[in-house]
Amino acid sequence: MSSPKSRRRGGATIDLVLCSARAGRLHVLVVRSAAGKLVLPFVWSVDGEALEQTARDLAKDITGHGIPWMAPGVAIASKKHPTDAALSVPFVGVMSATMPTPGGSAWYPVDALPTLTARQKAMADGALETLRLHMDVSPVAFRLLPPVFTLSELQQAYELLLGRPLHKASFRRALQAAYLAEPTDEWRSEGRGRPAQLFRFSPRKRRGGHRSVRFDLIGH
Amino acid sequence: MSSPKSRRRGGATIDLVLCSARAGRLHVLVVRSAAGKLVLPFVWSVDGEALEQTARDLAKDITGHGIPWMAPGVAIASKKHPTDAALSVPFVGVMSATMPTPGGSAWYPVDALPTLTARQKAMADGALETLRLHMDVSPVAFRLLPPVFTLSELQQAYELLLGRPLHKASFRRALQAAYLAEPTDEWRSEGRGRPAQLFRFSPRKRRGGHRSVRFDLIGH
DNA sequence: TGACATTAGTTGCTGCGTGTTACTTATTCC
DNA sequence: GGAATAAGTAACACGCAGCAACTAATGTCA
Repeated sequence: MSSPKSRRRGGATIDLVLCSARAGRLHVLVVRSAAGKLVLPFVWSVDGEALEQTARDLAKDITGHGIPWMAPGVAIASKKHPTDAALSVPFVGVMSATMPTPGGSAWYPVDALPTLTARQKAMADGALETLRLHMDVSPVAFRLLPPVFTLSELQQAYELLLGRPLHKASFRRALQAAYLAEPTDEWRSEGRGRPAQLFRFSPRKRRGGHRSVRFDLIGH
Repeated sequence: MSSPKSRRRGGATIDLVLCSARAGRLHVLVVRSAAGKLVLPFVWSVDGEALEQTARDLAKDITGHGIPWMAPGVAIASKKHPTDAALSVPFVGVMSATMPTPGGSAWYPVDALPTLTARQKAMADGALETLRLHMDVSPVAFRLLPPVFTLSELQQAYELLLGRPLHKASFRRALQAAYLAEPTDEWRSEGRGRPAQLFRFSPRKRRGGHRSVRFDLIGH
């Protein structure tokens, strides 16, 4: 928790944009500050300390168990922050939605956040882009899921990150070819429909790597 | 150039990692500070000012003409900075190596930099990763080149960013299919060998976008 | 109980993109 | 004129992606 109310103008904060996936939408964890306001978790940066480690400590502090993936976001100095800090460095983390929600906090859809200060809103809005930037390099989608998951859940996570629907058959074939997921013996019945087999993340082969150039840019 | 020698402990700097490609290697622009030391260009962050705009101003200040592409890097608070600033936010820019080198500065291969402070070294070392992160989304490789270039030069730029050789025929086919480059009437004779046709960046079709999932992650 | 809806998972076809190999074209150097 | 060098092209094979249609296993409801 930790948001010393001492105003240190000129200092910097480290803000945590903790994401999970619920019902196919990206959610962000919002906590209640000492002053009773809804805010993203944050701490003041301490001189000389590694920012990412501080962010991980904060995440552990809040969730109680650390988070499986995190990446630095885009620092921002404009707009208002709860602390009036001169500068804020966001860290974007992901975790499974199945973990218990920490006390005093709640998940909000990133496109339907409660009122935050402009700067925290901007950092939350930038989270999806940060995740997208990393997903081709890091198994972000897997980290949004619990250790054991169905292929439909995995596909939903990818669709969420990519922002577009994927083809079931193609998705599964490509996944199998990449040796990234390993089937377990368990099956889960989700209510209606056929039960789904459970998988676990297990990156086996490191295909030392030829992958063709990507000329189909997204942003111009 | 602007690096006020006033020490403001607790403040933040914006550091510029300006990159270009020379002889197939990534180079970084290093300037000479007022104190006569070799440093990356930097300025102090001003409260409330947009970081990226400040970085663009710095780039324009140094090159005299602005740069074609820039992206925020990973903020760092550990290690030593020339100013002893508490925190530094790098911005990674690219430009063509054919532009005149600004007075008082010089290009160094990123893997053979002169002695910098540990923090500036770390920021320079992180530049390539930042470029790689963005190259699937933004035409970074094109921005490393002058407005008019040969396909071999473009391929070299991609090879530099990807860190591996590409196939000539495949590269050209894929490029043509993406409608990203447009041939000009000019040809350039580079000395020995057949002259090469010159192309210009011209992203025509915005293929609104189906591109398959990337399961072949790089980092584990 | 049996038809229907729903979701998971698979298979075969087709076509495009990629890797590969080999070839042609245009220039400089000797 | 011939060798060397680099740009550019053509043809083929194969793998992978999109598509459609199918099977399998469960719940729902009349």
